[in-house]
Amino acid sequence: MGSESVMSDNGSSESAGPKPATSDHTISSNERLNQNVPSTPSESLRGSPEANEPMRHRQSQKEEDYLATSGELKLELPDTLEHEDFSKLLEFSEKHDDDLFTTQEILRHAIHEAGAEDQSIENLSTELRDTGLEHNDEEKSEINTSPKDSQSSAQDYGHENEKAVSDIKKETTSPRRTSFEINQSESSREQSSHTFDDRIKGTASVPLNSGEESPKNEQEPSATTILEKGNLLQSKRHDSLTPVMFQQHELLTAQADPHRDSGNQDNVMLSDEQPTISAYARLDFQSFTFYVQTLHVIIGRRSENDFSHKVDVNLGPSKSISRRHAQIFYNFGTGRFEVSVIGKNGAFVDDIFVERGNTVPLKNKTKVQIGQIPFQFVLPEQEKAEQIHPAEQEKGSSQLHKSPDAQKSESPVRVEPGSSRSPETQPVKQVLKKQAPRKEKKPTKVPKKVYALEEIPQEYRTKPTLSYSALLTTCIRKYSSPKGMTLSEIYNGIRELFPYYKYCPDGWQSSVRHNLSLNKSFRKVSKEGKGWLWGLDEEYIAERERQKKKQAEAAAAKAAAAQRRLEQQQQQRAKKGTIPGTMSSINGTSALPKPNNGKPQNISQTLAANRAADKNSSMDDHQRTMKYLQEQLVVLTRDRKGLSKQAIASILTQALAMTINQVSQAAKSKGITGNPLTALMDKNPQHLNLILAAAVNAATSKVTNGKIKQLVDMSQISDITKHVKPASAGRKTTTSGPTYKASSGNGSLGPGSKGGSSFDPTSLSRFFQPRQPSRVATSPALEPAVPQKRFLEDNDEEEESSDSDESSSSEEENSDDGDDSDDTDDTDDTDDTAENEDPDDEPRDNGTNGDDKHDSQHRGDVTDDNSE
DNA sequence: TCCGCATTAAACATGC
DNA sequence: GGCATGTTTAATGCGG
Repeated sequence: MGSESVMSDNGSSESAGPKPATSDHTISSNERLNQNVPSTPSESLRGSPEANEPMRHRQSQKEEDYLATSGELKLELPDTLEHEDFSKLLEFSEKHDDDLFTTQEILRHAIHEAGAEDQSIENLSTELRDTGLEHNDEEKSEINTSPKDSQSSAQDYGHENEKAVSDIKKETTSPRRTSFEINQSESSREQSSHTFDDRIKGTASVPLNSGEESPKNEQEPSATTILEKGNLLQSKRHDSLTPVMFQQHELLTAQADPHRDSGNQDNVMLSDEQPTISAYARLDFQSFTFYVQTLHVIIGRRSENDFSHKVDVNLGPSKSISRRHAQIFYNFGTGRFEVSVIGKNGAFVDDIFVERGNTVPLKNKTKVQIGQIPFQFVLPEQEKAEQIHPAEQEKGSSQLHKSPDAQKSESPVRVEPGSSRSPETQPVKQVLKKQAPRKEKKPTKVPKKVYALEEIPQEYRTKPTLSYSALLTTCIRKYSSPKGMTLSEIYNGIRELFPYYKYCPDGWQSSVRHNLSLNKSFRKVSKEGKGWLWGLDEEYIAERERQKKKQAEAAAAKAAAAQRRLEQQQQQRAKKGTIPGTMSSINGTSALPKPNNGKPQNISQTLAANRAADKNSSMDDHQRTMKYLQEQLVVLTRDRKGLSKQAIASILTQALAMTINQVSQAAKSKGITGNPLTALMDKNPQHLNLILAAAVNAATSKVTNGKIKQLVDMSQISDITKHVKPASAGRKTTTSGPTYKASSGNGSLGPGSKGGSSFDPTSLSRFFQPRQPSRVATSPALEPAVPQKRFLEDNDEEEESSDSDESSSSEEENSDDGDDSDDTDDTDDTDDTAENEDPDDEPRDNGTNGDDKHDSQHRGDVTDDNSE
């Protein structure tokens, strides 16, 4: 049966529309509902193999409801029914109801139903024969009987109406008698097929089971019959209920034709391109093939737009065919497929007429003719073994064997190729047991599901801006035990931290491995199995951090020197009122490492210094922002609702990652570079708080599997956010205490707008002006100077871009901070350390977790510095 | 333009 | 043999 993955991954499966596929694992009943493949006898008995079609679905639902309410069918089937379960089911059936699946029961019920129906029809038609409304009345009568759709007749005989059943038994102890009576009652009715009339006489005494050992009759229907049927089918091709859809060569286009697709709701479409077809048997018609994918198939007539009854195989509108003319079903008692003739005109089985009400076994290649339409019942394994019709094998049977997936199907159709065992005498469960070893033999990996864009939550559609090393560092910091993490654990950790990787195509794992191997930040801790347990090389990271710190310090010093120089220049300008450039070239050289001739150098140096200063301040911003986020998170999650430390840690981490991702992406989508988080925090901390809160709730819902949807009461955000001032409040922004009211007016994110579990990232855009300098907050030491410099020296695109790099590093720090929040005690600690961000403070270790990106960034700084 | 880094992909080896 | 894991190499793009 097709798993979700298979169905979506397999292009051919998708293109072929609703049809069964196979995989190595069972699927839920819901999935099966959509995939047409019977997994259980009862389910198979329930209806036809169609799926993904509203009507069929409704019908199935109706049947399920009926079965559920009937109280008789008490088999509680698991969602996935393994072979053992199947066997148990059979045992159950045999044990408690010996006759549950006997031919006679089915037959009696069918006859009873058909008899009642026809009786009703007869009565009505007798009354209205002259009015010409017989057809309509028939429809009415069928509509009336539709609640007890005959398609579920196999279950129906277990229906609560036992009295009716016993009555049936009394009345139909002899099928022939019943049949006879019915025929008698109908004898007055006009027979639409004289051919049948003729043959009835000659075959009335034929033993019902004579066909069981009858020689195969390869007689083909007459050319005229074929032609007629072909024309019929052809003419009905675009009708809603024609069997033409089973033509394999048309299957590829079937789905592309909505009209046709919707019209063939009772038919299964299968194609040559389809890798596997799960079916119990096949009905080879002249111009199409029907795959018997359920254990009960209704064959009959259905006129256009007549949806009043269900027909699995529609034989066209010919009145010589009853609406439910025959049913093919698997008889668990005899262990074979049988055909029960319900239609008043009977049918030919291997050229022997079978009266209505009779049931005959179906062997491989048993020929059946209903009305003018012949078909052949084909058991795939038989066909395969006998190698009689290679063409047919190619068409159908081979498909049943050629894919390894097919071997894993729960369908009992697949028998070892070449098996001499006759399915007619082979219990289904034996068949099932037989295929079990194959399943173990060739387990195929289910390819990863490829998600459509719309399947991916909005927030997980974009790749995190973190580098792989940052990703790995974060992941390992968060999830690793002292022993380290296995590769798969790292994969899972990354997926957990950044759900983008749940949805994106594979390939990133290779990069992860590459990073683990190449990046010295990671080391093998210990060996486990065939792989290693990976951990962080904290020494290396710390060393790198120290270097970065040094570089940052050096850059800051340079920036400070440059700033001093600038100030001096300005002072001198102010004093002397002379041309700045001239004076600077003369006087402003003290702070320059390489005093040189001229203004260009000065400007260049100033730029470099500014960059360095900006970097420094940017790092400071990141720390500040992260600190603020930490604080907010701690406050927001004060009420932990009984969640474990671990859960809270997970929530905090995820919420942090979500927030960073969302804000970054929102800014990115608007073409904003720089550090949007800091900008948002400085500009509108209330909004940031709301984003955080929403993220916390989303993460909570995710971590708790929906048990707790809201950890944070969005309506209380204003109160909560008052507890923690933005780290920037004392520095630059003049925000006087974030309140919800303030934020609600600013953004689309309101407490009620998104239910606290999601938010609209686009609402963030208003906080980011395109190309707006992102350094809203700068290092206090440089605070008065840097912005001035920026404006003085025009907009430096390089600065912008370098800042955008910083945003990624900030996210890493973010994640690391989130990691800190792993331990709630730590989070409390962060409360203590949240305040007073001294701009001159060196970056904390925990805020400067090393990664290559940092390296590169700082390396860039170094090169800048060196270039000076 | 060059260089270095990050990313990605591929080939290959190894072990389960 | 299939698969996961790990290593190595190369190509490519980007930013400094």
